Amino acid sequence: MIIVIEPDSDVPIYEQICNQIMEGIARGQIKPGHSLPSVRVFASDLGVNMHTVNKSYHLLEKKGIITIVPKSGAVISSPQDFNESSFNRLKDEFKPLIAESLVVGMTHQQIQNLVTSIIEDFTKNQK
Amino acid sequence: MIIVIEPDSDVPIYEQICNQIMEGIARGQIKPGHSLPSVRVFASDLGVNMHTVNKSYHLLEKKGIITIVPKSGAVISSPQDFNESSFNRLKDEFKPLIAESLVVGMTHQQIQNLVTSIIEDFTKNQK
DNA sequence: CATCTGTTCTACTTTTTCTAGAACAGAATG
DNA sequence: CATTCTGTTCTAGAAAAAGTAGAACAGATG
Repeated sequence: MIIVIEPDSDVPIYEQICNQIMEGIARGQIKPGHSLPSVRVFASDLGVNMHTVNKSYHLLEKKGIITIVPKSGAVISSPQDFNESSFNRLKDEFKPLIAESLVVGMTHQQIQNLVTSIIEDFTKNQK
Repeated sequence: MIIVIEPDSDVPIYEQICNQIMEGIARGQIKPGHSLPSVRVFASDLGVNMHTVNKSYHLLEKKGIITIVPKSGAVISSPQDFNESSFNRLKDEFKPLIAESLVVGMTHQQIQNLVTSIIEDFTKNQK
């Protein structure tokens, strides 16, 4: 899995790392049970600070996506069969995006098509 | 239309304003052609600084949602029949959210249902 | 035992966010 | 035409967030 950091992005580095790891899992490039690199090794690979990677890992843990074993490492969790708090958080994050889509003139169908195309992009070539 | 600012939110105030205006348009509470309050009046109503509201308005303008007439005011634009740059920006913003949804264990269908429920919430009671 | 791990701590820089006040010039209004 | 309102621009500062840096600790691992 290739992770690319854009230092000049308006998206914070720790979020970029978090997003790209989630994308890697969604694409099947990383699977539940697999371990993530240590914060030191990963930070060195990406050319960022250890604490920045650490922040990404804890964000992923908060989202319920990885489990951090203290003094050991980070492991990809199995998909939860519906965690309600995750669902509510996601709903709140989808809301402004969907409002913007509607306001910009997209129809319900066009939004659904966009969502489908993104999902299909993630799930094709599933490893 | 009622706008509520949560000062302790992790969402910046200028984004909260922007989001809630978009939601108001999506719900039909504000319509294309209508004017937004002046930055001074709005800021005073919300208890925030004029420059913060100004930043929200310029963000809305960048998104193509309002037109700012210099020295005059801000007017809700008509929905564009598909602005490609808006579409690409939205696609990039949907991506990490959908990745997270998949990783957390939602199915394609469940994601579509979530999107539909949000859209229906916006479009019901359309004024 | 030596190494690697996440954790915690302090410390500092940079950027972003938010507020504040002043001044300007065009638009709108009576 | 004069007053008021408008967004714009400028400087300025405070507060928070983001990122880097280095050190030290203790459990896990080999």
